[in-house]
Amino acid sequence: MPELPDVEGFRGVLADHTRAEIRRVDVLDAQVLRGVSGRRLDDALRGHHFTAPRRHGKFLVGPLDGGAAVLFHFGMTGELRWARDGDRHPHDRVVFVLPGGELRFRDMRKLQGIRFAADDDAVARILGGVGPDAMDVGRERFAELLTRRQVKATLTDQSVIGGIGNLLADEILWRARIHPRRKGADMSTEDVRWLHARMRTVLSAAIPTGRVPPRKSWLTGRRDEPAGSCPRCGTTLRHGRAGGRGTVWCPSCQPE
DNA sequence: GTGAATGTTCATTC
DNA sequence: GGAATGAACATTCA
Repeated sequence: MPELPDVEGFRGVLADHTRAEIRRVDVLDAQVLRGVSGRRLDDALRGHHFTAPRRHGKFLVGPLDGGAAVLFHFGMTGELRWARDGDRHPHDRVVFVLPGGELRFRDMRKLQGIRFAADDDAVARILGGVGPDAMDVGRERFAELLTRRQVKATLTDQSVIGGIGNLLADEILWRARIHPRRKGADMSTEDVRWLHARMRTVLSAAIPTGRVPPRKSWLTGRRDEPAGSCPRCGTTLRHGRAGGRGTVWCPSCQPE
């Protein structure tokens, strides 16, 4: 699931539970821990509390009082949820136990996971591999980032721009009427400006919903239908590959 | 059984 | 060197 809007939603979950003292960390599956042991994580967090969380690309940074931080990456199937009570789910991998309930990091496929940073430098090292956040990229910078590569490959490359995943990229390109395999270098200044503006439109609309909304008026609402039609012109959507990922586009609105 | 799934990384090939 | 492709990671579902 998680792309920028989803992670923004998880940020909200974490933000609701800052200041509460962490009683302990239950590591149910250490496979999701990256570069830190369960013991060390528990030692570092016990008795501390989260402070205002932030997001960079698809990373959620949960700073702790004292300067350390927990970094969450949700891969394709991760999520963070709050539970006051009730049974844990088999895919709950790490649980932060607070006084009134638990923050549960659930992740079926375990493709990414949780990292620990002892200080701001360590956070910066981890985030150093991620390009500017999609919501922070200005128009000029955006134009510089589009190279001769296929535009979808660029949009979804986290080292170039942080936060855009497969669904968002298709949604943005559809909204901008640009074919996913167009080369950045072949696009006019006007095209690039338009694409940048559509990116912001889609992100701004998706963030409050905490996901890429599967509305019928969006491409995302139709992409799973076997022969879905374009919400704009009714043409049957095309399914193919671009940037190494399954891709959906409208052959009429987004000519090659 | 097969292929694909909203992610990332590494190796390989052009 | 840049860009594209395929496999790998782990698990579920159509």
